Formats: sequence, structure tokens, C-alpha cells
Amino acid sequence: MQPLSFQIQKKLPGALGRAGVLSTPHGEIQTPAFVVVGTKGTVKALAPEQVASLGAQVVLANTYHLYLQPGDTRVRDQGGLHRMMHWDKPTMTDSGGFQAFSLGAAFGSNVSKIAKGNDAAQNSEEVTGDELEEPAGKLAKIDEDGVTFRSHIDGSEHKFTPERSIEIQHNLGAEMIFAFDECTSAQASYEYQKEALGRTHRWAERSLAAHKANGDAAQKQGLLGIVQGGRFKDLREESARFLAGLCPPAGGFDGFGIGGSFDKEDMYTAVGWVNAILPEDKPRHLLGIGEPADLFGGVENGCDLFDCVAPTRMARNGTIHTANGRINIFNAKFLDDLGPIDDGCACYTCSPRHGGAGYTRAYLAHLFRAKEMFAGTLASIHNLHFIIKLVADIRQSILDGTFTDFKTSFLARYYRK
RNA sequence: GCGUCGGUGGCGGAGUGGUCAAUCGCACUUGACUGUAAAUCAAGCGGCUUUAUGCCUACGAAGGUUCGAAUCCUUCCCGGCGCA
Repeated sequence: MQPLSFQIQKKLPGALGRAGVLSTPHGEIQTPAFVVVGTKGTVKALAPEQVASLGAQVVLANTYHLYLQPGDTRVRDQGGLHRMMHWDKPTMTDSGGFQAFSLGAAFGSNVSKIAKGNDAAQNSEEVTGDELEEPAGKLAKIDEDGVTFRSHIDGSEHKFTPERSIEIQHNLGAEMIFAFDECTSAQASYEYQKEALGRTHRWAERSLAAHKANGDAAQKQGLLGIVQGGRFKDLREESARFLAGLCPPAGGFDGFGIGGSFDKEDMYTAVGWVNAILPEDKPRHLLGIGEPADLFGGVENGCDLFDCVAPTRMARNGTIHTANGRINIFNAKFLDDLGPIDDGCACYTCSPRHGGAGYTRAYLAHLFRAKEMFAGTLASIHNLHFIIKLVADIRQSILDGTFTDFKTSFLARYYRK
């Protein structure tokens, strides 16, 4: 009995994209879908009912964070992630592999997992390996066995191995869990990416073995293996082949994650390299990606699921998605703007009610400047609605056979200058 | 009226003879944010330009001392407090 089953409904002609349905023990997910991030067992600033009302189908929490706080056994003893946070739809947990990056190579710097322009290692002669660039004070150290973290909360030391990550994820109880991997920096050299990839593959085998060793959990939770390889075609393809090879007809991974770093310019191409190789009948989750253009590119190149902190983080920081592009609600011009946040949007924040229009830009500008908590709530509702609906609309356009037209018109409007 | 303390950039508040266009905080302006270390972070914030170890104007006002003053002296104006 497999915990996850994936049915493709319609494919995008001449491309890797598809619309489908992913069945889980907590219900179905219509794919492509945007997964809302709720790192610590809550989508920041929102009640679960609000998250559900936005059309969210899945929430992703984080292994490292919940292990530290409140502790995975406490989550288990509260009935698991669903019951603890009052979310009865599907959930996922990330393995903690991203924290190997964010608390390791990226700690104390501005490096993103997306390389832009001159960020890439080939343009930086300084970067020849992992050690040279590592910032002082970083909180994660990687070795063959796993990652040693110092808690960002109290500095205490903790070690994650593949086996430990899976055990914690079993305790948390999401129906989709991830293999423990090493998320690398976009600034890492080819040599380092190759070395890290080998490690990630060995960790994938260990994660899979640890998962299958717990027969009870393996019945209820699906394990997704994570493809790495940075922005290098040969490494990405090697990774996809390796993980696919761990999937005999009767077992193996229940789906795949595509993680790590990319060049902004050809992220979609890189995703396509991988998805051309991964088994077609299992879901593919593009980890940590959620810009509108990237969602189109990811879907077109065969991804079914996306999660990203961007909608909620940007919302809390005052950047708001509109059909005509992003706005920064802090800009002085919005202080007296009595117009809607995003004309035509149907979210709670934008919807007319009480005999009037939705909340105005001027009101949000005020709430943000006044540091009122409701600002983050209203903006998070809007941004999440925007992105969730975008992915749902992309899905519908695949079913309708209008994907290309939809993509062209949406992007032209959103990114026009 | 007498005494006393004080008047610094939008606000609060450092500075008490040179390295001061003036620490810092707030406010303001603009950016950034892609498996959340993030309701965070970064830059700017007197004027001008050839954007510079540049020029000008500035620390209540006016004079003065000094090579040099936000910093010292004198007078005036304004405010707090105390005494009448």
C-alpha cells in the first residue's frame, strides 16, 4: 500500500508539464499546486482557516525548526503536526537539508540559493571549494555522516544524520517527507557541487532505508528524494538518474524534490534536465521556488508542486503582488492611494464588503508604517491568494489547452515596466 | 526681577577648542527578500557640483578671543526650575 498515488490528467503538448491529482492519506492535491510554508507549524500571521480559505491544499513545515522547538516528540505527543496546528489537509516536512545551507554556507551573508548575474562561482575566482568562502560564525558544519548544527536559538549543538532526520519526520507525521540532503550555495564551485552531490546521494539511500525500516510510517508517509547538482547539467542529470535508480517498481521514493541552487537565467532549463529523467508517474516538487515567472517555468518543465516563503515573507515586509507587478506598500505615493491593493482580486483583503470596497492601499500603508500586526495578515492573505490562484490558473490552463497564451499574457502584464 | 540650568540637523539626544556636516536612536526616502536565522535586512538622509582627502551654509542671535569655535568670553533672545 503506497501512501501517495499520482494520476496525470493532462500533459502540456511538446513540453514536460502536466496537470494531475496527488492522493494522500489526508486528501487529494490538484497539481500543479503551490504549497504554503508554515515552518514552525504555523503559516506566519494566519489562522489555519484563513490559509484554507485561500485555496491552499498543502502546508510545509520544517524538521529542524520543529525539532528544536517544541521538539519532535512533543509534536508527536500532541497528535502530530496536523492535530497540533489544526490543519487537516495534507502536510509536508522539509528534512532540514536547507538549514545546512542557510545556517552554513549562507550564514551571515546575503547569498541566495538563486544566483543572479555575477554571483555564480565561475565569475568569482576566490571560490574554489567549501572552506575558503565559509563565513565565520556559521551554525552548520557538514561531514559525511551528517550536519552538525548550533541552534540559532540558544547555540546548543545538534547533529542531523539522514536517519535522525527521517526519525524526526516520522514523529512529526506529515504525509510527505523529504530525504535529508545538502542544499548547496550557488557560489560553490563545480568540484564542491560534485562532492556534495555524492554525499546527498549517499544520504538519499540512507534516508530511504531508514524510512522503509519503519513499516508503520512508510504506510502513511511518502518519502521524496531530492535531486541536487547546482547549475551543472551533468551533475543534475547524474542526480536524477541516481534517484530514479533507487525506485524499483515496487518501492523506492514516492516522489521527488528538486533542490539546491540555480542560475536565475536558466533555472527552468535545469529543472527540465532533471524532469526529463525522473519517472513520470511520481510527483516532483520544486523546492523553495515561488516567483511568478519561476512558477510558469517550473510547471512547463515538469514540476507539480512548489513551496516558497516569498509570498508570506514579502507580505510581512510590505511587498505586494498585483497583476501589474510588485508594489512596495511603504512607498510614499501609497499614503493617499484610496484604490484597492490589486484591482479585480477576490481575496479577503481586496474584496468589497460592508457596503464598501476592500481595504485600501492607503490603509495598508498606514498599518505597515504603524507596525500593526494586521498589516502582515492582510498582506499575507493577499500574496498567498495571488500565488495559489496563479498556480491553480496555470493548472486550469493546462487542462484547457491555453497554457501558452495564459503564460504570455500574465507575464507581459506582471513584468512590464 | 534675582539666581540657576539649558538652547545642536524633522524629533529625541551625543559632542564641550582642532581628526565635526557633527556619534546614536526614531522618523523619513528607496532597495532587497525564492525548501523562513527574516513583522527582517541594506543603502541614503544640510545644499551644490567637475561625487571629491571638493566647495558652500550650519550647532538660538550678534559680536569677540584664537592659527583654529558647536565647544571659550560678552550682550541679547527664548525655555525649564528655584526664590521673590
